[in-house]
Amino acid sequence: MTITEVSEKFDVPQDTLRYYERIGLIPRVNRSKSGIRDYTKEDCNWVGFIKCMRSAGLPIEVLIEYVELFGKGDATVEARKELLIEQRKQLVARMEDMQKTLERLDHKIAKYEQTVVEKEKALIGIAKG
Amino acid sequence: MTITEVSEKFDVPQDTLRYYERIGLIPRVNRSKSGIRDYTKEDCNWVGFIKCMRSAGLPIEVLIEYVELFGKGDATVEARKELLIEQRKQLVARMEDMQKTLERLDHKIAKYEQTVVEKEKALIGIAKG
DNA sequence: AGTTGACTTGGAGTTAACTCCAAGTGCTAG
DNA sequence: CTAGCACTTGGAGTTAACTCCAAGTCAACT
Repeated sequence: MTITEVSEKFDVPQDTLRYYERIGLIPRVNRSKSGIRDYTKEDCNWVGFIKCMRSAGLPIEVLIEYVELFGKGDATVEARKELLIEQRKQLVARMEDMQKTLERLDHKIAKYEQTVVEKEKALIGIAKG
Repeated sequence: MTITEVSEKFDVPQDTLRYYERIGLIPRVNRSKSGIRDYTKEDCNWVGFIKCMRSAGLPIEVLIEYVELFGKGDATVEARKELLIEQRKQLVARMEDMQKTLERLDHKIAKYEQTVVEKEKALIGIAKG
């Protein structure tokens, strides 16, 4: 699979795919004789995984570390697991934070509804009066 | 209330409080004769509100617009409500995204647990053998 | 009166995460 | 065989959101 295809499939700009590879956010992709990237199924899985993790705000730095550990083989299974558990913890914390904000937002919106209703009542009052 | 007190109360650096005021993310705070900021209760509410919204990822730009609308008085109540509703929508979308990532993360962690268990079994096998 | 220390301002610097660009290479169609 | 185009690389530029800094003011001690 070419970079163009992968870019389209995952809706990630080519420059970003190259950037991710450059900084080690995905393992190095094999090149054809002429030096062109040829993404395997597994490479695509990495792209999908990273895109998903990034979209939830996991820092690039941490994901690079994960890829590095992965590259070191079976000896790092435990470390990788711990890394993911830590990130999971932080993700849940962020979600809880957002839940609080959501409630506050809902509360404020409800107050605005109220204000709007009162304004309408006032208008009806004027219309009637 | 001085900037130092507000900074401590909300755990927001003084520089950030000044920055927020400078860019209009919170309404202008009154100064004492000697030019020192004197935060009212209402100013504090703004700081708390903005801190909460920022922590959930609402963009500064949008919040500045909200503060601007607020400054224009009652005529903007409807616009403010709409703005909050739109941001609420986007917040929910982000949370759903994070939920998906969480599930993926859980799935991956579960697979690592499995791997670890298998490794342990293998070790026991060696110990027994 | 002088020194200290918190405060002011505007502007410069930093960090994360892209995003764009220039120079170079090589396959392919005319 | 050469023009065009997709690809390569390393490096520079951009954006958002801070974060720090320098120069100056002012009140309060000593």
